Amino acid sequence: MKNLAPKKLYRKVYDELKDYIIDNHLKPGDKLPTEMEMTKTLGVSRNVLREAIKTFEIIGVLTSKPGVGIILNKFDSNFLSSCMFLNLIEDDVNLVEQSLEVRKVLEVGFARKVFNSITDDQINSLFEIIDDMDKIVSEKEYYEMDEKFHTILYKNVSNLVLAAIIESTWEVDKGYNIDIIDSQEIRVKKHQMIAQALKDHDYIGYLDALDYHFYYSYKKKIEQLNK
Amino acid sequence: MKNLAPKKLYRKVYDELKDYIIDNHLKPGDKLPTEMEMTKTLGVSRNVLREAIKTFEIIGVLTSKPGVGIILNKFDSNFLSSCMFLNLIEDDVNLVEQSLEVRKVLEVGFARKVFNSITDDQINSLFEIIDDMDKIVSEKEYYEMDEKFHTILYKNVSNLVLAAIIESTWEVDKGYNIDIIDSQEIRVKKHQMIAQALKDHDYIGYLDALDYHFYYSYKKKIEQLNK
DNA sequence: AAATATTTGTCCGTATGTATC
DNA sequence: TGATACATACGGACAAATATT
Repeated sequence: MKNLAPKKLYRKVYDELKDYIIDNHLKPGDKLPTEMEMTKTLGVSRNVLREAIKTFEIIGVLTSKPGVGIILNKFDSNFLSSCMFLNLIEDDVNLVEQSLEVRKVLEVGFARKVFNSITDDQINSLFEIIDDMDKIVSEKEYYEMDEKFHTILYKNVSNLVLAAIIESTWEVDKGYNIDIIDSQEIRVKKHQMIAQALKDHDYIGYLDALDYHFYYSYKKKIEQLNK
Repeated sequence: MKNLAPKKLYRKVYDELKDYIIDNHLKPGDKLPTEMEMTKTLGVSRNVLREAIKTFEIIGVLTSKPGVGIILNKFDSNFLSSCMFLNLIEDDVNLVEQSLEVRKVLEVGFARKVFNSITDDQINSLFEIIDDMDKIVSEKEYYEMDEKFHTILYKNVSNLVLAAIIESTWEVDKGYNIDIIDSQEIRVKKHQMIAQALKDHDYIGYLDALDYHFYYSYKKKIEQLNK
């Protein structure tokens, strides 16, 4: 199954710039190479390069000044929104912590709606996903399952804004393999608790399951990163 | 007080494209004019125009295909994230509703932290802002005050992700002048209730004030839009 | 303080590839 | 099969802003 629509050049250059910023651990205020240099190293025309650079600039990640160069912006909440939505988050313990905190508040805050709106069919689907989770080999697969699982949970809540935000915080977590610290058994068990509580129409149990789902990996991840 | 740094052309074109999409109420699947047409109507070179278009394309708002044209993407949660932080939200009752719902869950979810972390000095600042709110003439001023007010509230929570999200949902609200439906007196009163509850160290009162702050304008706005 | 080099900003022209009729 | 419409990509040129000497 290959990609039938090959990426456009400016799209590729955009990704390469992104990787450059992340891999070189650029800090706010740091300069990127000049346009001329980058056209050489990337082997593209100046036009295409600029289409990618201007994207970052308009979004608020970079600033370019004639006679000076291209600079990574300072880190404010506007910068952060851009980074979050663009999956451009730096390796920052605090951000992972904060992102998880937000996700937890949202998931707990919407728990009642999830609990009330989910159907029996959907609960069955949850169990099917859990069965598949047992046979997983790669991390990538796990994330796909996990995403499916949560998508079903929030489907009937019908809040696109919530979906968008959860997805964004998700990406932050993914970047740090938050759940990897859990063993395969624990991961499956966590999701089983959630699904079972919903099946039993046990709201308190659902809240507990949510709490368990978060708190555990959260605590351990922070400890691990602080080492 | 004039703008000392005149906007770059591609930045202006980007804004004009944004306005075009909003003002013409483009729906997913709708086509924009061709590059050539737009260079004429906007009076800019093809390069500059493309730098703006490619921003929208890379972010996931537009798709351009040779031989076809430039098309507004379909509306999914990825599209929404981009729209949210680009302030490119359509005039959609559901979105305003959903955005407010998320903001309320977040503000209530973080209420305990706000309550515990705010200092006496900050509470005094809140009252100063409320005093200024009384003398307001324009909506723009009100939004600035309101933003200041909430920034102080959440300052000590020190969660940049939360700040970024609240700011994004804020923009959605702003686009629809959510609070305009409240009279000047009610707006001031709402903020007074919040500040007073904090001053009195009355947590339940704070929750009530939050609830009042949201529920009222929320209800009325929805009614108004449904007409 | 002035001249020069550096770097981005903006424009133009041209050739190519792709979809539509 | 062509003809047309459209975006993709390249290269060159000069202007404007800033830094350097």
